[in-house]
Amino acid sequence: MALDKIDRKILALLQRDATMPVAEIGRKVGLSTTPCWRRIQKMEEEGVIRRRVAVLDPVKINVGVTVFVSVKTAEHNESWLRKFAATIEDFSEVVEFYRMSGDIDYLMRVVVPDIAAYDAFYKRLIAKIALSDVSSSFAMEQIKYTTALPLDFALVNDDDK
Amino acid sequence: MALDKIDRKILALLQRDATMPVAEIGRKVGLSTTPCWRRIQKMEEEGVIRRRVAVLDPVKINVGVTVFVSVKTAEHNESWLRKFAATIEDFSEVVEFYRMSGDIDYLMRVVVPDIAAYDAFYKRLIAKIALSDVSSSFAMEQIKYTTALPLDFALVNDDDK
DNA sequence: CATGAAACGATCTAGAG
DNA sequence: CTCTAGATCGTTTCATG
Repeated sequence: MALDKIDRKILALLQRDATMPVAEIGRKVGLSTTPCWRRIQKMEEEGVIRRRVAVLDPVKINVGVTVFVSVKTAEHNESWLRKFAATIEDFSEVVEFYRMSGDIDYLMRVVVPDIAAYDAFYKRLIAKIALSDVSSSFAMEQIKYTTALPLDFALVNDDDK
Repeated sequence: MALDKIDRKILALLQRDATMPVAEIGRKVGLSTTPCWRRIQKMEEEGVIRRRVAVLDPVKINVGVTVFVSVKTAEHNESWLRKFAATIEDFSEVVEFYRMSGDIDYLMRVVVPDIAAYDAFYKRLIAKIALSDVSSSFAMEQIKYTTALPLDFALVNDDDK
């Protein structure tokens, strides 16, 4: 699970473009095809690389509006959370869902075409599960969105400079 | 830019797994290789498919902690926003950044290894740009995270059932 | 004009040294 | 790690309806 400098370079490239041929990746990180391919293979087995996916344009598929939904609840037991999580899993509009510390209990990011669609989503949600306090904040603009995680913190085992 | 039922099926598959061979996608949507390949090609040209990327495991690359940072500001002009956006662009820890409506002006999602690293990020941020009111909320658990957007709202041009 | 079969070339994957 | 070779897949061409 410890990654060296070359592994991080490979990951950086694959986070930007997963279609890049192994030979080209190898060339960019100073490796020939086979060892580069072996490293990628290993990182996939270890689960460092989870999957390769297509990223779509939200506006072009008509989900240009992002809403952040804060939820407070009276229930705080494990079984209720599992039910809540299972419910949210079925809502494809919810793309992110976090259990929070502080004054709000849960935060979710919801993507919809417009306000009306958000209202419809909201009604379907509260019909499925009882939520004591729900607050919605609309995003006016998505200034930055990336699937690429920072690699600066990844643990290094060996002593490369 | 209008997508039919087959296009949406293709996109659904590619959002889950971008390594799936065109022939197999075609088989699943009831098309042979060439027309399926043409559809994918077209959606890439139109920008519906933005890119294909590798999705990494946050915990395995040591950024398991998510922090939502709310920002209020006194400045509300366009040039200040551009400077702010450019600053954020350089912070790889900030993976999402939104201009909001309501009582908070901006919201960002930040990924870091731990609280200490967040503090270091915070200090670097406020050293770069003056922010009047910053509030941080820590996520205890990421219950759901997906890069797959809902396709139910995509506009349909033709009259397939 | 869209489809599909087939052929080509690039890439992946695996083995041996 | 390099070299090699076979399997697989992306991409183009062409015939068909």
